[in-house]
Amino acid sequence: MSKVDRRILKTREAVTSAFIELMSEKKFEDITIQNISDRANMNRGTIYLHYVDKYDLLDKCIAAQLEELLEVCSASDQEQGSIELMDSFLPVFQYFERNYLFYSTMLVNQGTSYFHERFLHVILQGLHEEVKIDGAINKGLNKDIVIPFVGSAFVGLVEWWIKEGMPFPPQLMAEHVKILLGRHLL
Amino acid sequence: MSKVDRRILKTREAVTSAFIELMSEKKFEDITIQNISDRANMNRGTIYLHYVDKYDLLDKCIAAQLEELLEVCSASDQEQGSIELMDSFLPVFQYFERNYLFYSTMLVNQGTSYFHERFLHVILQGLHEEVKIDGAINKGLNKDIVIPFVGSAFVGLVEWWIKEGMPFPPQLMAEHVKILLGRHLL
DNA sequence: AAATATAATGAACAACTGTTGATTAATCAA
DNA sequence: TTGATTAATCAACAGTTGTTCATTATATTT
Repeated sequence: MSKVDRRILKTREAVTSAFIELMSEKKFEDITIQNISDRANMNRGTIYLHYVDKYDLLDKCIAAQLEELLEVCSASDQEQGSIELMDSFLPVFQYFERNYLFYSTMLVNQGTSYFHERFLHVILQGLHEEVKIDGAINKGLNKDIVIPFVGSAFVGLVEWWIKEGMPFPPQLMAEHVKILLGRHLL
Repeated sequence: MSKVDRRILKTREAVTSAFIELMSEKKFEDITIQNISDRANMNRGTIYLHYVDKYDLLDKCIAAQLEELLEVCSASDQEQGSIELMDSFLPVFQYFERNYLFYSTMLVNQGTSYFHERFLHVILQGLHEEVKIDGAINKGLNKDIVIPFVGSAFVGLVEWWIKEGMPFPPQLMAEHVKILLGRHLL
């Protein structure tokens, strides 16, 4: 695990912040690599040294931000001795509320699909340990079918909430999710 | 409501079939308008007379196909005197099974997001009449929160099913959806 | 069948893309 | 501090994009 060259960090920082700036000024489809390199004061070709294209840049921006979410979750897991899944939703909604500016600007047009894929993947992994088929609720059902159903529900609700401008407070959202998801777990 | 010029229909037919052909041969991101116009034997500029760009073309292809789904649903609704929502899922899965080739080729990369948005919109509209708050199940819950939760669950499950190559028969899928959705309706 | 309307063509345009190879400059390790 | 490493720059490239305008071809209407 060797140290990363400072120039690389500096370049990526400049690119992403220039990109996020531009995202708040115009539509994603209208942003060009040219624009970004101009704003970041660097050669256009340099961006291609780090990102395949602007879609890759968008994807990596969202992925990097979502890693923060994972840290938030694992931190709140450690606080409570045993993992109480149903109570861990409030921190998630609070996290998105704190980072509203970022996600609301990134979740437009193409942005949605990259967020969706990344976020859903994280949720589906977590659900594999939570969905029980031998319990009373899901007896006779196929776990492979229940998981994408439940996972998509949660991810879709969060997407809706962000896109609508967070019309309800995190507490209310968390309470609803606790009830709605509770109908499929245990 | 005047008749549509035959040239328009001919052009759109040629463009979309050339596009669908190319989609089965290479990745969406590698397909150019040039490619499509070459394959369709027409001037490149002609395509821009009908579509904004290749994303718009992809979107319109999926939207046109999804209209067929709506016809299928409304047809099965008319058969049964009263609309029995819970039994109308089988035709949906059967429809996607019939059109597997189309959807599996279109639901790659960018395709997912256009399918997702269109399909979700249709489902959400339908759910407004089905989700009851005054019933026993959802008492005290907010309808605006329940609907995107339930709708995303269904859409996400269908997406998963198509992308995984339809690993289960429509019957099994419909039965599961009947149970899983039933936990939130009535 | 002729007149009218309009869709498709072809050519040209500036701008952006993604890639290359040679050069310069910054960073790291000894 | 020096030398080796490697990131960033610069210029050039062919190819694509989206747009335009005059021209040609094809439908529709009367």
